[in-house]
Amino acid sequence: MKNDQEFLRNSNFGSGFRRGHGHGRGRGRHWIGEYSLVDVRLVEPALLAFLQKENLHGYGLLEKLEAIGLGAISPSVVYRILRDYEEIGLVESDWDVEASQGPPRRVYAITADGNHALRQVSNSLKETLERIEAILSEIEPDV
Amino acid sequence: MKNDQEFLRNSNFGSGFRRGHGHGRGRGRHWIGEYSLVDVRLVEPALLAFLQKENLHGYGLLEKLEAIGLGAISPSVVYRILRDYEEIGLVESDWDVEASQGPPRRVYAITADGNHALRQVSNSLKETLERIEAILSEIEPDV
DNA sequence: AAAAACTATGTACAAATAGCATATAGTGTA
DNA sequence: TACACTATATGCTATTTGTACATAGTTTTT
Repeated sequence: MKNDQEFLRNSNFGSGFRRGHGHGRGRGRHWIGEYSLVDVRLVEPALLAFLQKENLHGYGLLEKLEAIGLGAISPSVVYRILRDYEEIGLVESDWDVEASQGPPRRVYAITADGNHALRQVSNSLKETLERIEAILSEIEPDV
Repeated sequence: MKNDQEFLRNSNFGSGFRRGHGHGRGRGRHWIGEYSLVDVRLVEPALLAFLQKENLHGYGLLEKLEAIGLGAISPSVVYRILRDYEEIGLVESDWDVEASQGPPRRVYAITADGNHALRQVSNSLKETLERIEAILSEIEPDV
């Protein structure tokens, strides 16, 4: 439906959507167009999940996020989460000795605490999955 | 695994989890225990979905949220969203004439714009569903 | 060889989110 | 009378997070 695209541009939704007053940058509402307002909250679980499989640097994780449709998330958000996670002990990092195609990169590895957290988050996500299904089942196809 | 419960209380996760510095109220991190950090973002889609089916007042919507596992969300959040949605034209409200078991209640109805938004959000949620499934599939069962 | 493009990480700032406390108030019940 | 439940709403403020910007090494193009 191209009409929905038209609606997107003209309505309060899309990237320009702001709740009530407020204007400018910040978080705003990003339901549609860029990415869902839900999706930002998937970054943290995703990072832990990726790191459980293999050690990776921020840039690599950014690419993996893109692969699952989270490419619109700002790199700064990802780097910040990684540093915060290191501070609270969910991940550890070391500078990569083998030179990359660029400046040195910080390679992250998940810790025991991180794995524990991931297990919790995994259960949490499964519940979220059910909740989303419940919401979708409420919605009648077209009006 | 009761050990996970123990972990919950002692670790940085659970309701007391704060990223880096910071302390006190605000949004914080509520991954585990209370509800997932993702779930707060499901309130807006859920409200629109509920209102597509029937006109309801805030308190009734709060009960419907609880029914799908979103009972831990603050009523203030819901009332604020409803007023904001009215301001931007996604819903309309009227005071209920038939007295309830309490003070008068404001009954909300979805508008044409609201229905349009719901359709967009519905598609968005379907993508989110796939993303969560992608994340969960990355996670290996236990370490 | 200079410029552009890509790889790679990080900080400062400002705007929006959302939990908590609180205020208000009508109805039903012990 | 007091308490519990129904019902709506606002102020405070800590936290989140997008944008802009800063920095810098490597590879490719002009």
